[in-house]
Amino acid sequence: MSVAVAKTPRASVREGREKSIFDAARSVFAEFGFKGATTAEIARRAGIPKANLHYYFATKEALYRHVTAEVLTDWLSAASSFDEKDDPAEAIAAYIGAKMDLARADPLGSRIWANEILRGAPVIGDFLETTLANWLSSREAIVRRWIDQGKLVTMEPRYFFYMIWASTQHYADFEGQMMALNGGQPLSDEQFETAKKQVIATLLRGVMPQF
Amino acid sequence: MSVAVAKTPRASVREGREKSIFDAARSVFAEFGFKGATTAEIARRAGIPKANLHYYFATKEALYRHVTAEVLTDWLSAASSFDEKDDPAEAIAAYIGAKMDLARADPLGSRIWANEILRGAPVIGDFLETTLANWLSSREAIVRRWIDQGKLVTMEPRYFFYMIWASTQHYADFEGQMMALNGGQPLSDEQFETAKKQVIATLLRGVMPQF
DNA sequence: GATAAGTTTGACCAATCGGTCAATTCATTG
DNA sequence: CAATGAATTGACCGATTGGTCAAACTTATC
Repeated sequence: MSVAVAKTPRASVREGREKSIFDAARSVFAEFGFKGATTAEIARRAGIPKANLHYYFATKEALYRHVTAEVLTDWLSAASSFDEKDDPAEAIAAYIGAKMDLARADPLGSRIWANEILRGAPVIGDFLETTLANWLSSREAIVRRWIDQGKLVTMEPRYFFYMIWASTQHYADFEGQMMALNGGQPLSDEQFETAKKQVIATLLRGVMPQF
Repeated sequence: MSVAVAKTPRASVREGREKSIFDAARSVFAEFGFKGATTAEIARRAGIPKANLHYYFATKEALYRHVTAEVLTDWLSAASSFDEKDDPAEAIAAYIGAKMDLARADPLGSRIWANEILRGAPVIGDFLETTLANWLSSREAIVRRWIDQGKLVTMEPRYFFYMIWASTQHYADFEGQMMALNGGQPLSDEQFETAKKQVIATLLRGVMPQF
């Protein structure tokens, strides 16, 4: 098996085109949702004729499914950071940090997710009911154990996860609103770091007994 | 001036039609955003021919502006509950409670707002930059005073408000996701009350020094 | 360098889009 | 009950939608 084989011009052109279509699709789906997105606008942002887009992705829905699949993968990747620590404070802080970083690094992914939920999750519904539901159940069990051990205050773990998701994804989904409230400027790296620390501090403080 | 004058059949028919169109428009805009919404679907949900819809609202955008105006009014109405108490814990709890109740009573309004932000707030942008920015500034000043008085932990008030908005509106915008994670069932009244209490408790605990 | 395979694109299609309009129905008023 | 104005609606408009197709073009292979 060859490693890092030099791509033929053909293959790399294909790769580049698919990438540029994919990126353009992400931005359009994030902004307008599936229904509001048009293949013409995606092609325009990708800088190619519409017919060329349909050569690489047969239908708008096929393209959308590719995009959402990646979003779900990224979500799960960030979720894994919850499991890397045994201490509740560390696990929660790591998870919130990872979710904040994801919202900052890839706001479009979060917005695609949000749009999908807003229209009733016709495409990722299965994922929510199976993979996500299972993830939540098992992490609820972990949090419940911590509560029983007196390491966290009494609470319903599920609603705590909702707060984490809401508070972190807000920085992606409502970036436009934050910009409007920040003198038209996007949050600087310093502002974002402050926000991130504060979200972690407030949520930790909200559920840790020793404070 | 007559009070509660009996409406003529004509006037009340007009009122009823406008209301049913308005409600249908709310649900379609909430689900698909402005771009994804179609006047045909709005008319279908209102149970009238499309031409009749255009008799009452000349354009899709005019209808959308009517809908958003109401959303902003409701937002400000809930916001006023922050000012009714002098004690920080009471003010914050009242505000979170009001925002939770609004998300529960009118999830569509929150979703219309979310869709508007996702596409860059072309219609409510002015509101965000003026009315909302002013509201936030003045309440930041109040929170800062409480911090100086040692009634709240040191923090950046703005990011705390973002957490409140995120955590509460999440119950409207992501209702579909919560349903999928709740065995396909919407949150019961009891579940919602538990969630509401927990959001208040966690956020209060997160910023109150005495805990 | 000829042939085949992969890629690009303008032109085009039926369906749907937001919106118009004239004809009709309806309720109100003198 | 005649006349007036408000309300209703099917038919229709040009523009846009997602998608197709054949012809042209580019790269790889023998």
